[in-house]
Amino acid sequence: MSSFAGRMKEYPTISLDRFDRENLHARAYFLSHCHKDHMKGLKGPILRRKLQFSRTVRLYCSFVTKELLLNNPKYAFWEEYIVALELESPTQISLVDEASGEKEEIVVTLLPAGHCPGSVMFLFEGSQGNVLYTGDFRFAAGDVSRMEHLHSGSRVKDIQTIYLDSTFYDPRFYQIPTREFCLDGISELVRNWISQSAYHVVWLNCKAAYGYEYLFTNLGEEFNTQIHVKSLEMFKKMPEILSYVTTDRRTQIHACRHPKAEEFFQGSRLPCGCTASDGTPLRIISIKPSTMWFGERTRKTNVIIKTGASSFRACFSFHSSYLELKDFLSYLQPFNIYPSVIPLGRTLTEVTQMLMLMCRNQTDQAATVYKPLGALKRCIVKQPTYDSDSDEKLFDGLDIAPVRKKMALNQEIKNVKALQETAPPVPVEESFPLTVTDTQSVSRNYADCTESNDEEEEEEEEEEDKKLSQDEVEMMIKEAENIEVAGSSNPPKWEDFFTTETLPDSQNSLSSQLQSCCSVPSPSPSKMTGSQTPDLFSEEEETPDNDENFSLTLSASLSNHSSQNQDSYFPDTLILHPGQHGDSRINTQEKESNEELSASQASSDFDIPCTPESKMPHPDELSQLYRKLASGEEVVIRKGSQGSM
DNA sequence: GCGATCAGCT
DNA sequence: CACAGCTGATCGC
Repeated sequence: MSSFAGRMKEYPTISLDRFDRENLHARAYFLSHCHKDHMKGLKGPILRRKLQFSRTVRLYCSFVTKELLLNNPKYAFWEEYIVALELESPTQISLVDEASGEKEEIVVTLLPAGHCPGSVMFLFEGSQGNVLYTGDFRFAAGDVSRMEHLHSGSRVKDIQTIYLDSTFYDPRFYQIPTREFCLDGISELVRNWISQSAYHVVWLNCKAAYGYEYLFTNLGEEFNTQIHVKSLEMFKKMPEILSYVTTDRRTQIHACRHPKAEEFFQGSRLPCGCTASDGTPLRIISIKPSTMWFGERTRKTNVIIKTGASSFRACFSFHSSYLELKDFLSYLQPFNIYPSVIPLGRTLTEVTQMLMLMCRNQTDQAATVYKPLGALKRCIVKQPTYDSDSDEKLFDGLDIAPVRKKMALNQEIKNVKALQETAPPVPVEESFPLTVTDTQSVSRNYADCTESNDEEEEEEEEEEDKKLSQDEVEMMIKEAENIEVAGSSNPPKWEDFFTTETLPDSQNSLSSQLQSCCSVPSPSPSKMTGSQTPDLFSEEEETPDNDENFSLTLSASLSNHSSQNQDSYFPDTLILHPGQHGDSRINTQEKESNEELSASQASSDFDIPCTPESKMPHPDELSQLYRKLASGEEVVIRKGSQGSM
């Protein structure tokens, strides 16, 4: 969940994804996507009244976000104040102070973020430099290199600061299987179930949030059917989604919801109550999309996990993995990175420290790595980039300083490491007191802001950061080592985590052809299988290395409590084999490659446009890049595809 | 009665 | 497997 407080240090007169408290005074608003945790205050009466008296304040978002927002009556009053912007179309906006008439010009460009329908990043270009606010996003490795508006000619634009969706910026979330790969696993499971009879139905146990439409459209396309959902209203102007969803319950794939859906399912009922017309009981499996990650050292192999006799979890992520974020950041090399999310179990300090490694002047900092500890501490205090006067309260109750400002902490950790841990790690609270006493000027500018609340929150956060114990610092060191290990030897690759399956049929050759032309973005999720194919399915209790055979024997012993589950719907001998549906996949691929994609781009936002002069980085190049970044070397980019240091 | 916040649940 | 949001209890205005 985003804890971004709404304003960016560089352009403090605009607010993004937060609409309460000090954001009430913004000259312009931006909404990256239509998820509630990015809409706080958006229906507040104070803001509503302000709009009625304003002639210039507007809310900027994508067309799809506008449509989804206005579909909810609680936000309908925004209609006359929303300005929908085309994707990838730089737009100049005048930021006017209505009291003084003072004006600032800024150029904003919306970039598709791949998080949910309508989701965008905002690229701001103005007097304070280029700033990228990512909102929530999922980019695959290499996607960033195909974003035309992050380039100027053949060079990467100079990005001052990135406000980053850091949901999975943690080595625990090292890898998450690609969208296409997860979709393949889900398709496989669905196919094997619904092909058994017309009474075999699938319930996609999706949460009440936008973002699963990608799953619906792809399954709808693949099985030439529609997915049952509660309402079509919000998609009424989005034909490419609308054509794959229905309110007609007579379909084999459901994504309907009900407060007691889980109970219903245990009683062999769908959330919508649908039954077969002839009275034959439906045979239901549930598939719950969940984020599964593959840690650096954990060897997992499956994107489908069986959690009960007829229950499955399927890998599905709206956010970039650690590795994908590193790819993104190492390509753009901003000077500053602010995390907008602190992963569960992490502290701000930890995340900040890890993000430091990805900042552009990391190489300059590396020069002092081997200085003695004492001298280093003085360096910290005199960090030229540490500007305590300019601190702002960018996050709820958090004093988020620029990542660059805290690089010295990283130096200390490296230093400790260099001393081979003979000296005890420097306690963080000594070298970096995360005090907030000089950071409240912004809040105090506004009467609406409740200072007491702020201080309470800040104290809590301060307390949290002070809890960073010696043990935790050591843990951070180990993680820093992990990063360097990954760079100095061979970084783990996708294939390392998954079994390579050699298939006898034509599927393999098609796959390798698809992979060989991966420098061109696929018009829609490509159906890559074959040599990259891992086990798509597993039972929860499987042994880690139980991946030698794609066949699956499902034991009835897994049956649990429910009456439905006592009757295991998967026979023991059911074989799930990717080769059995090769033909249908080939057809799908051919059909998709011939389709125009402009329509689907409008609301799916999962297609990254092609930049003619860029190409997808080769894994070897990435590997080299990571190695250099980790060792603090200057990164020289080949063929002018990236800006200079 | 409304909104904010939190625990609990998925 | 940890995202996003609902429900219900509680509190304050």
